[in-house]
Amino acid sequence: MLDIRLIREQPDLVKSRLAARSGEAAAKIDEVLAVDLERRKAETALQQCNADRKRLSKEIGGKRAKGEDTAGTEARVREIGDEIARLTEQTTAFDERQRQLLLEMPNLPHANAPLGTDAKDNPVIRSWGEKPALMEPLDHVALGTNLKLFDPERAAKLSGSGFICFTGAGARLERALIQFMLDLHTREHGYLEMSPPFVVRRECMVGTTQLPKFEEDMYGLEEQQLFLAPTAEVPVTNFHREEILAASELPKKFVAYTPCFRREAGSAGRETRGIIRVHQFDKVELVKITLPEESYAEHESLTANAERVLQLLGLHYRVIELCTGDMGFAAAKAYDLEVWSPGQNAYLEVSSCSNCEDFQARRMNLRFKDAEGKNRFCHTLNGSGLALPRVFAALIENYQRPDGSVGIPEKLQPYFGAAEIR
RNA sequence: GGUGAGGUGGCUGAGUGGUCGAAAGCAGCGCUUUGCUAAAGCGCCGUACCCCAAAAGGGUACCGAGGGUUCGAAUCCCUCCCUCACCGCCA
Repeated sequence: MLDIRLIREQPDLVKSRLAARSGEAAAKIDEVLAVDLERRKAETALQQCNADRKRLSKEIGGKRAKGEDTAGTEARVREIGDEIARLTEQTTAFDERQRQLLLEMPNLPHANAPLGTDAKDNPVIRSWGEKPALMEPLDHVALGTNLKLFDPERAAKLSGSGFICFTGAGARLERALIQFMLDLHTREHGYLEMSPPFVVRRECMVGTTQLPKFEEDMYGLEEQQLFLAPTAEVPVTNFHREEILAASELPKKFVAYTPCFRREAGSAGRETRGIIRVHQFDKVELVKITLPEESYAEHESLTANAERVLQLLGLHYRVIELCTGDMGFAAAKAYDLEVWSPGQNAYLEVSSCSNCEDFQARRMNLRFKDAEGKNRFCHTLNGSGLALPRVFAALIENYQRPDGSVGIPEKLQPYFGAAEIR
């Protein structure tokens, strides 16, 4: 959520930064300002009435103690009460309208974020490794089918299209990857492992910005008023919601494995081959809660931590920086990690590392006490470390052999328990 | 799922209709005393928002959340959430 004071004091700055993202949000700023003005007017009037009522009610108490008549004052307070009811309704309505507008307004891109309208404008920051030399590589669907690593048809029988069921060595590879990533981030990168609930309350989804704007992409449990988390970012970032942390305990670094549930409404037909886009997938997620001054340095290291997974697996990848038009709703700055897929002859996004600055923290009321004892909003960051099915797909495609078998990267072998799949 | 007891400031804990944003204690900060430490004494010590160009200052709200009763609610009533205890069921 954007700071209403910033909008009020520097509307042109806010508008121009939002415009770099999309015209739609920038156009709403004038409405926010108008509502804010009305809201404050109503609030000031309401407070004046409350002050009057408070004062007169005390007077009544004093007069009664002395046995004096209070009928006139009581009538007057009753009138004020009616006015208070009217003004309260008004204030609440403006409040809600303002909140609604602000909740649907995306974060301001960082001033240095590359300008652009969509993915084609995302600059490549660096790349690692090289494309493997493969003669007519099979894609992961063919490999997976041949080696019986997963079974989309039967998964559809269970849950519908867009679901996947890993089988045999495939299920084992999935598990090995999860454990490998968790061990790496906890033992070498200093993250605290979490195993959070997979279903969360609505407030959490609002806190990390999945709601209210993206409700059609979420799975909900209507009756219970709960949502299936679309990423561990939701339960883990919200872990400290409504808290005031000590500056000395920051940064907090969390890593969590969870399944992720996404309806992917509107993405039918795009990038949906095999296990590239499914309604339920596994992911190891990195989350940081930091001091504002340190969030950009922490963003770099978080990205490096995610990259390390691909390096240890020996998979060629590149890092791109998201341009203003392609960045996620909550992010001020974001890098994507894209792994090379020989089967699709394309790069696949396996991680998006975002610095949300105080955008989520405002919604969650997540603060820390600074050296002067003042409460300030924390910065929050998150990034996949990594998303499993696409790493799985890239791995078997990159390590396929002419005889149809698949090698296992050396670092993964202790987790997988074998050097190859055949 | 059932029954019972609770939810008050950083913590403990008083407060059952009016001068209560809230006693007291602890913790914290400042000062005094003291050879140092300890101890003692005194003072300060919640958050959010609004008014004000800003500062100074003033105001409103907040005692789990939301409604209601009342001139006036931490206090009375209703609904919900959460915690604890016991019973039942269960991986």
